[in-house]
Amino acid sequence: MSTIGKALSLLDTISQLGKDIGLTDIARLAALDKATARRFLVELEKHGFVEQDEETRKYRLGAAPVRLARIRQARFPFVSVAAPFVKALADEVDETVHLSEFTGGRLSTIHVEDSSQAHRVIVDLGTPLPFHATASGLAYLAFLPAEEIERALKRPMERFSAETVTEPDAVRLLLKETARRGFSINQQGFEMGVISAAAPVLAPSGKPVGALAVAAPTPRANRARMLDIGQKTMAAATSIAQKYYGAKA
Amino acid sequence: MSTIGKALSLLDTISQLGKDIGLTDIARLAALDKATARRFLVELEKHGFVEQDEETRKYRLGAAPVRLARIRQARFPFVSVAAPFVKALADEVDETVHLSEFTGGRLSTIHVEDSSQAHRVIVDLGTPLPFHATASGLAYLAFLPAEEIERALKRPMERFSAETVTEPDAVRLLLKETARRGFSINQQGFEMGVISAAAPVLAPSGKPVGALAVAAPTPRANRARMLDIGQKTMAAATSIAQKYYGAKA
DNA sequence: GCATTGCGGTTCATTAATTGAACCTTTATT
DNA sequence: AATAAAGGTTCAATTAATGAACCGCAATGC
Repeated sequence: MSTIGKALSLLDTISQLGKDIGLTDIARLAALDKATARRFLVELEKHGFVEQDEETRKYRLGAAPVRLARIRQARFPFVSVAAPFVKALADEVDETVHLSEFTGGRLSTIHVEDSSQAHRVIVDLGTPLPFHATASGLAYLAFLPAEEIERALKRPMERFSAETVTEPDAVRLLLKETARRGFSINQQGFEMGVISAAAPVLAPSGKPVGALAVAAPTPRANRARMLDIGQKTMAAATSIAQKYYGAKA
Repeated sequence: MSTIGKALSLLDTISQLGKDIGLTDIARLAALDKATARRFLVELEKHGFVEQDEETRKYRLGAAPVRLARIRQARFPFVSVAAPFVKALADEVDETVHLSEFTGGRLSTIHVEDSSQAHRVIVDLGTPLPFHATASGLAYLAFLPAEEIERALKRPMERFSAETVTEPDAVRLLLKETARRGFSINQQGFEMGVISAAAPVLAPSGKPVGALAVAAPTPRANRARMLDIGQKTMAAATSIAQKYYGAKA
């Protein structure tokens, strides 16, 4: 891998941590030599992507991404565009709705609207969504070109719950079903007690850029209701894409 | 410069553009060979920091910073913490108020509250604020250690308007005055017709992390009013720092 | 309709930066 | 005071970055 790739992976590793981290630890986590990690950190710090706590000498994510994100969002306010649709869907189905975006090889949660119900599913911003074990991931995967799906299925599939589907063939079946009806359903594959339906947000090219998902507690998630929610999620995802990329009319 | 530094500078160059840019142009702008620029762009794209328009083949800032920014802000919601104070100050003085943060060697605008007046100063998010030519820059510089001030003054000072102060000694004088009273005043040094007052936002260590500034059109900016505004700006900046770093009481 | 220009993208011998084991320094711990 | 562990640095060996020249394609102009 190139130096740049390694440095960005290092940055990524840091971003996934919830707290500051020392040089030795980060070098081990990123599988880099300590000296190399240090040089990378210094460079990243120069540009504000990383900052070092003056007192503890530990490193953490810096402020530069904030500046860049604002510039990006000023031109492509995906979350802002999508937020009203997410809210509307959350109100309509009265369950937690979350929106994810494909970024840096992963699907990450970028917006959440909670249901008003007392017993609701909690989704954290920034949560990476594994492709094989979440409704969002399946919805995203299902609309990729066949060769990219196969590439994704070649990677090891982590088990997250007793119900996680980890057999490539079983996942292929789910993807086929998802592609056919336009939305996915995942039954407790990521977290026990949660059933989700998700639809991809597609760019005009037909390539998915993210996914919109509804997560419901199992007691409220019978088959008929999830199919209905799936339809509504699909409609909302289409609306987001149209608004974001400009109406295709 | 290291490869990482060059790549991040390239990213920075892209971020400063308001629109997509082609390979040849970006290579020229970043002073890189075309092949080198391409490799950098490919790496940056792999990690989502840059994206290429499929149709025009041009490059633009990607979505990865958005993900990182959210993580950063979840832990250090500087803008969120500061926003209410910025708003309050804007209401109090009825002029445009903007907040900047020191990032990647520059002071960048990260939040703006417009005045309600019809004739008001417009400040764009992301605008880099030159240290010698803006009230924010002077406020920031004035509270740095002497050796860092001298280092900053050694760099060439661009002229932005007929009134820009570009003499190191003249700037030193302004800095001394700023340090003494706690806030800076800049008279049309960045843009004709605009007078600003700014105060630094100081970390508990005493090191400035950014600046809070009020920008008023010259007709409304007499000396007494700017001194009054400066006092209020300083108070607001102090409040932000206290709220952000935890009350020192 | 043919030549020209300009752009995105690629190649590969040359060149320069990255690498990491070992070492030094500082700080916390016993 | 000794020890351990972490941050940080050095420098010869290594490996990756570099860029002039090139290809192919599309738009432009004669």
